[in-house]
Amino acid sequence: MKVGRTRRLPATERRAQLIDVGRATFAKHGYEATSMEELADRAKVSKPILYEHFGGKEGLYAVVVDREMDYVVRRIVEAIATGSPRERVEQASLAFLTYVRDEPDGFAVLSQDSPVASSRGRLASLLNDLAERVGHVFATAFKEAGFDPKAAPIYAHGLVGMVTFVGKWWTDVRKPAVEDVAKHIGALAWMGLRHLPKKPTLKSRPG
Amino acid sequence: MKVGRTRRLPATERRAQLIDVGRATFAKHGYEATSMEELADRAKVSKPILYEHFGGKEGLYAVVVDREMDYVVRRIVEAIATGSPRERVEQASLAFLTYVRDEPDGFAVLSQDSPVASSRGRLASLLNDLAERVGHVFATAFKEAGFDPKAAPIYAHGLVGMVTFVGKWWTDVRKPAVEDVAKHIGALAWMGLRHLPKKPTLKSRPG
DNA sequence: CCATCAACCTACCGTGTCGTAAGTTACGGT
DNA sequence: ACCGTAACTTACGACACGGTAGGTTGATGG
Repeated sequence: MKVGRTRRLPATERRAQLIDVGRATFAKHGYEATSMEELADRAKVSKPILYEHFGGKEGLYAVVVDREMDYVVRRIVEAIATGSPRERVEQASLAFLTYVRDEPDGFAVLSQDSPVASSRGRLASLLNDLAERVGHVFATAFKEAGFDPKAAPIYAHGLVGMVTFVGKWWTDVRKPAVEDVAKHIGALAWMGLRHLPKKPTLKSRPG
Repeated sequence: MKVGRTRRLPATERRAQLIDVGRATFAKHGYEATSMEELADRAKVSKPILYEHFGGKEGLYAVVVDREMDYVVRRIVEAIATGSPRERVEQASLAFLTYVRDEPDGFAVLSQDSPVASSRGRLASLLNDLAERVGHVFATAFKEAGFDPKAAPIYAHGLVGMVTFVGKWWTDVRKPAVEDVAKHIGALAWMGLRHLPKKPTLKSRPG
């Protein structure tokens, strides 16, 4: 029984298609549990094509991860470009949650443990970088306000962890809307449980 | 070159040793990247012994994970048995961070993505359960206080994510002391960034 | 001293999977 | 119509790894 053969594609299109297939498959089964044969089958293509385009399994994976990293970093960087501290936290949360909502496969790929040597978890290291930056911002702010700057990284990592764990949970329930979730995260971060407002609102900057 | 042969061990001791070796190795390389041959080498033992004791790779992994889950759950359950809400959050954070400090290998094993079918991430599902429980507590409290109970899970997952991400970060820097970290987490959760105290203290219950 | 049994080892098999060598087919230009 | 080249395929090699069959060693009680 011959499977439905598809038309030939120019290199760039095929490459794009293979990246799509790779992202979806890696998202579903993870790196290790995804075989080149499965990728080839899904793309209706034979294995050597994968090797021609990406050199190997790690090559394809690297491309998928790299693209996704670029994308999410850009979105978050844009979100925190301007505004008050509180606005930035809210906008960053919103940007992250929006990414999670719009690109669940990408988020799944980044969430998984990376197999590449000396780099456990792409998202993990990305978030560590992010938290470290936030920590520096906090440290200077703490110094000015008379707080102990050594505590700054704790708060920074706490905030980042808050957002990402909520994001992971949200992928399962997909409700309520990301804007509402961002509001509540902002409220928790700023007011704490002790002083929660009954109806939080986004302190969004003029767009 | 003959490798230093060790004395024979009774079954229970050997089993215990193999579990130790397994936990350490799985912690270092993860499940997939750990081979039975490596485990056998590290334990100074040949492969069939591993199969005799645990039936296979998944068997050993299951035992390791199961033990670790039991252990961490017990510690956290003890911590949140009594006290005011704020005390419970602080004590739970402290218990978790103490576990992370004392059992880094166990924490590493639980942090990894599980390979077993239909169960992605042992720690992930554990934390989801935990967050869900906290969410229920919050929901009833919210209802009484006139807040929207639909928002409760957001705060619950936010808190859990806060603690775990800080825990993961702490494993790298191992500083400051877990008690101090727990203080700051409690402060962030209760007061928020807006009302941070300059020197947070633990509201520990009489022990 | 010897029988017995648990503890243990060497040597092997089958399978799944990454990666490749060599040949084949469709497409575009002339 | 025909040729060159890019796109693609089939078939296979190599190897790592999970798992097993069957034999060997050493302790322990009689």
